[in-house]
Amino acid sequence: MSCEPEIAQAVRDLGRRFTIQRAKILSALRHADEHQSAEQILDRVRGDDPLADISLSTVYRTLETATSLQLTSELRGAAGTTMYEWIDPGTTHHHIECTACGHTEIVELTSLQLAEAEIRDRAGFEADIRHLAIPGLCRDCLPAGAPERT
Amino acid sequence: MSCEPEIAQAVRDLGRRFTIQRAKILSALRHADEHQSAEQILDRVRGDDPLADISLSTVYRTLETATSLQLTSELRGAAGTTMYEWIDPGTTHHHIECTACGHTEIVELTSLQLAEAEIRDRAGFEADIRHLAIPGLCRDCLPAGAPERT
DNA sequence: AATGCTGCTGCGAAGATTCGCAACAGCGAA
DNA sequence: TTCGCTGTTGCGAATCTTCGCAGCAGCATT
Repeated sequence: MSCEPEIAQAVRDLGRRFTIQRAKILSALRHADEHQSAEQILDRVRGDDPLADISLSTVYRTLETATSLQLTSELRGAAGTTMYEWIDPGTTHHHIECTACGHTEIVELTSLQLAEAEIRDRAGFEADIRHLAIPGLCRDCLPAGAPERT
Repeated sequence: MSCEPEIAQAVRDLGRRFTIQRAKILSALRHADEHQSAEQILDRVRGDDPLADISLSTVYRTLETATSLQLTSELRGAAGTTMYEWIDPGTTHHHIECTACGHTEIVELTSLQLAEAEIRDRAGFEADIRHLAIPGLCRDCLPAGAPERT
């Protein structure tokens, strides 16, 4: 729970109320070293403080809110489970996920900077491509004989 | 049902069995003029042929398969519903979705070509960014006073 | 410190999606 | 054309995620 103040600040800065539930949920996710599902986060919260009884709905809602505030990002895992991760401001990495086998890798793509600018120009959106999930086919799943279908 | 042969071909070419269910499901999606949810597709199938009784599970499984074969693409709608669309080979367009309000727009981004190459080089993945969904904040949802947090 | 407006939370229910299993049906081989 | 192997389908159950509502609790104001 060491970073509550920072989280509190971030949440409040963005015009939302800071609650104990949000503190615990976001703190748990922040200290996790990999993507977490809503359920896993709930387990972590309970592990830290067994008295804390937070509802799973609240976990989902908090993560939804935090994602819209760009404090966290969600990615849909291969199984039908949404995974969440804390975003360290200033960091960038991209997830490539094989649509065939579900294997994922993390890389940092510099060329996406351009896309961000292009989106701003064309649509007026402030795209958040710092943690984008990109579908594709991994080496192993590429159809052997038919490398393209354009 | 006019394009069954083509769909049959595509499915078989990719090493899967061609079934009546797949024909109807993919055909329904192909002829829809916008994104469809699994349920909407099922309705369409039943509309075309009330005798067809296809299970919703099959719709989901067919779309999962078709997506892994890059015949279709899925995008997670603002509500908790996954939407599917038919991919016309050779076409490209990108969805930008506001993580705050759910508003989406379609644009074609040329700069993503570079990303595709970069991904190939760095990870050996054959990324499919022809119909990528990109999260971001739309004009209306951009925090007024704090345009960046890098 | 007390008050009021609203955003949040918990709970249970509803909706969406995935899974497990037995029966069925493509499609290649005989 | 028949046979057999195995990928597919339907169905129901299990999971995951979202929703609606009434009560609670931030936080700005007094």
